[in-house]
Amino acid sequence: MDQVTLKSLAKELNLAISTVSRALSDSYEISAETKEKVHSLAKKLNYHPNPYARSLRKRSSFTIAVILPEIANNFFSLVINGIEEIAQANGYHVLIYLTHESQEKEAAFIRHLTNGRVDGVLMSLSGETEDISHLHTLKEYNIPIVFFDRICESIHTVKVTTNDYESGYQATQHLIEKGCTAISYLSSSKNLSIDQKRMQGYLDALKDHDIAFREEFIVFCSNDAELNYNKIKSLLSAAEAPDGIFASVELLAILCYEVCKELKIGIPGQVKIISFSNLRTASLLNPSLSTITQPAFEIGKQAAAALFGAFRKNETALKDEKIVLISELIERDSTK
Amino acid sequence: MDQVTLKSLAKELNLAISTVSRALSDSYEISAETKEKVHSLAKKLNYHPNPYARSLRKRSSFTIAVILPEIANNFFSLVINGIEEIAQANGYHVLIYLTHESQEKEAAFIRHLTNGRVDGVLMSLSGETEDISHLHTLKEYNIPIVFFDRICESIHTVKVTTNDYESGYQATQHLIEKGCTAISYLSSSKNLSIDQKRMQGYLDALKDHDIAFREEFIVFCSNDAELNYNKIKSLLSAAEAPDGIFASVELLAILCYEVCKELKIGIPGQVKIISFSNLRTASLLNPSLSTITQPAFEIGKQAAAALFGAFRKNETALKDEKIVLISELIERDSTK
DNA sequence: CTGTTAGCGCATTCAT
DNA sequence: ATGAATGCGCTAACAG
Repeated sequence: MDQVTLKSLAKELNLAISTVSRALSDSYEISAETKEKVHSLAKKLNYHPNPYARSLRKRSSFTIAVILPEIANNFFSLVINGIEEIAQANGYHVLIYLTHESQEKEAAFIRHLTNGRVDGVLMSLSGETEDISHLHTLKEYNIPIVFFDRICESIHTVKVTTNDYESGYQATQHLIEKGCTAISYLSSSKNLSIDQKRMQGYLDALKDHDIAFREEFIVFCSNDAELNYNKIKSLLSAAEAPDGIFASVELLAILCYEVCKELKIGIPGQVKIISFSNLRTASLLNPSLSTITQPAFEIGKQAAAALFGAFRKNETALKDEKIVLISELIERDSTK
Repeated sequence: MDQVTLKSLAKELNLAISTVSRALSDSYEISAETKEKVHSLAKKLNYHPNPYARSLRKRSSFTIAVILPEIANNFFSLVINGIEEIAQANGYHVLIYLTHESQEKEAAFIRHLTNGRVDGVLMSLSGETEDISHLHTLKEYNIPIVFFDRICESIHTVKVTTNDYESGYQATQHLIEKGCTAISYLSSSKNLSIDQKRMQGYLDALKDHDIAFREEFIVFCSNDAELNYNKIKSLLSAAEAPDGIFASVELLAILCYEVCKELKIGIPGQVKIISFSNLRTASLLNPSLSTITQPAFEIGKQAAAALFGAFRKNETALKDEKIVLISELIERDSTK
């Protein structure tokens, strides 16, 4: 089928292209009669303006990019869900880019997006990212960015997070209340500020409850699953093994279960585990796992809303603001 | 920062725009020396061609759309993961659209995408979809479409599915082998061919094992969670309740767990459940749930590969082909 | 109220 | 091997 364009509509109606264009955008300077004729023909021929011509002309793409480490993870899926909902409501399109925790990919995406493909970026940092120079280039090109969850503290813009310090404190306290006295923290990435905050909450909770901190109980994990597995294994098979584990991400909790199974360590009993996790499938979960659950859907919506707010106000640089949502501790201790 | 364009590069180098354009696309008719000069300046100024101008001119967007019912679900997340990987490797961009099972939204997306925004579409049908006229319009506009999982049988194109009939048969047989004699099937949507196949497998397994089929044991669920909950509740609280349940989607299995909890029916024991599910977090799962797990990542990759294959061959209509991948039955029966 | 013209950034045809 | 000119489809400034 031949593309129906303004030109073809204009020809059919014996009008100028600009008249048709204005009629379709409901300009006040076009007669009701002409508008009606144009609209009805456009509808009849199923006219849809070419988005690329429009974007080229308007210097605005009505598209946003979401850059995130991974998607096979309920937290990020729910975030996307929230983003997509707000984008749809605003008539925007959503491009997805996955970094798989690679700083290199993250930088490549960002650099690529300076070409005008998107009007704004929503992003959660890769765990590998240490050098953030690529993030500054976005500013140079006047492309607003909003961070969510794995935020970049040093960039001045809107950041949507949760109360990670408090959650870390609560999670640790939860284990203490359950009788744990040797509590380990599994860090997902040294670089991420959210991880540092969770860990600080852990440390302070230990201190406030007069539990001695042991350095070997903090395990710094990375993107290498096998390495993580081995680290956790040596943690749990040590002479002085922990009786409680606080995992900063779900994936590490899963590894714990697997290691425990291999070492024939019981859960619950010898080891209690609490983890950040956003599996909505609470009832499908292993009943021994307590979780800190983040309001992921809401995070996505708020992050997107911040971006669209900036678009409406024609702001290219967002103000430096932190939006902090509250996570929920869900206890699923089967021993009670 | 000012946008760097072919024009600005040309000016700086005292060359014509067309020369710069050709140099950058490595045309044979440009001298090595000029190419070198152009490339180095382009790199220095971080030149990226404007994608919209390029798309307008080339009549091709280097973008694909993924339309699916939802994303907060491990199956679809993994599929997207696979799609994104292949798209990235081919230099394509991925737009995401969520229908939330609404036929109306699905049709609106499709109709919108006839404007040239994307070069192709990857899609999994909404459960509500009965009228498929909107799918035909894509053909009229020469936009190739590939279906995955929830495929549309009557459209001639590539469809990537799993062996749903066999899986349904195996799942039912699994319950029979575990001693169940009154087995219920929870259908997620009457309209979806994959659901019909899973059900047919269920029916044939019952027949082959001489188990009488009871109409009230087939529960047709929909997108209304509360309604589903009530249907499952009345199923399980009936005088003749099933002792085994085969859920066609994970969400319905979750509902079963919740209903069982409310009715104080034990799992495993009084009721055994098996469900299609793609939670990779096997070890976090309730140890009583056996699952049929689909190769979701692979499905995404194959679907995307089919589309890019068509692009390379400049085919607008894909051949009518069915790619069938194999699901895996994972037994997690804690009673053993 | 409507038409004419220009130009967004790029690729491409035609000329040299 | 390079330059000039055209047009993709659209919006917007200017003209009447």
